[in-house]
Amino acid sequence: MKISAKGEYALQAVNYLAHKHGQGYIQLKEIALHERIPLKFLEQILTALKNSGILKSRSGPGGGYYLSRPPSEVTVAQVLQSMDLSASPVDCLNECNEFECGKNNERDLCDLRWLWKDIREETVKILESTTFQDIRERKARATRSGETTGSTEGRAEESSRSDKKVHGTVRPIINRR
Amino acid sequence: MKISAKGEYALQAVNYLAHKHGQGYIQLKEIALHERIPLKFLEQILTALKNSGILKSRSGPGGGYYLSRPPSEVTVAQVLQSMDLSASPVDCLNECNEFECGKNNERDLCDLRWLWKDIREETVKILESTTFQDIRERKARATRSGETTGSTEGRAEESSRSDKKVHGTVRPIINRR
DNA sequence: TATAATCCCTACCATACGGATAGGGAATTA
DNA sequence: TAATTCCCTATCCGTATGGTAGGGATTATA
Repeated sequence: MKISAKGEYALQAVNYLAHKHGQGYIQLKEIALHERIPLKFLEQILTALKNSGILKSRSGPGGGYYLSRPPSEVTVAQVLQSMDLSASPVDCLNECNEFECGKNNERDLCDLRWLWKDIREETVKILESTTFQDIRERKARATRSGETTGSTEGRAEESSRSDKKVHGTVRPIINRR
Repeated sequence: MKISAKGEYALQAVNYLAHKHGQGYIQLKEIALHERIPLKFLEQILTALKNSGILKSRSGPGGGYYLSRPPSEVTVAQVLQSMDLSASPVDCLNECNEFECGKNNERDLCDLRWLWKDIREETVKILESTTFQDIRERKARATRSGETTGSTEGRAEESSRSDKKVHGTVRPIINRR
């Protein structure tokens, strides 16, 4: 019951762009470095986000990407949908497979169907109602109150150095596995 | 964001056993056939369920499995937990990985942490509050009102023949993929 | 118009993991 | 002793996911 790397990367990227909203074109490279996402992989992701209208882009020197709408109008759900990620825990809930599912009435499979439906409903509700503005605000609130984000407090804050090139040498981009 | 076959199978099996609760030992074979789950795969699953105390079993002729508690005391969450399936959409929420996560404060990863937490919370709430008794009741209610289960009504009911051997010949067990 | 800097496209590679199989061992009954 | 069941552990296998590679468009700028 995990979200894919692709999904997470997409959200990170959009989140980054949300922070930089209004500051013109942001380059692929910058995002990849800051968020530590493999460059070429991120490239594909941004293309998808662009095709679905969440981002806009321009080639050439000084080119890059930017959020096509203000952060308050971009939801987490929209981003995940652009990546073709379904929030449904089970295939037969995705409309196109509903008929298939019908064949399984004899088994106890469908006994559980409403359960998955409930779960999906709740999940979608959260994903759709969360904008990147919300994420930003929530972060601000958390940092102000000295937390780590989320509810795990008291973590040793051993590093606040940024990723942006510490003269020349750049931290290598680390893979997920 | 899918539940695994293992998880689904486990739930089907337990659901089946819930229906047969109080009827003594039910054989692996019977469950596998009725639910169309690959026999040897199911065997592993039942072993896990047994080790976690949800099922009890006995070898030998007339042996089999049975639910060790009444259906009203077995939750969906318990079954999934026995299979080591986490309801968390993201690794860093599983306590053992929390520290790892702490290292990522610089990235925007953790900005999203509370979101995953909320989703997990909601999911868990549903999973924990649903017992196999509930599932049974809900099914009864659904069939009584002529539905297919879930909310997809009007599906052509082209087959009500059972899986239990129609003289000798047994339907082949179909794989998931 | 040349050149460099970016994004764009499409094909490909690698492998971890989930799903499934196989087979012999240990209980239990008769 | 033999049949029937569950128990254990090792292994296979396909594929979806994560990641690479590289040439082609586009745009800026000099």
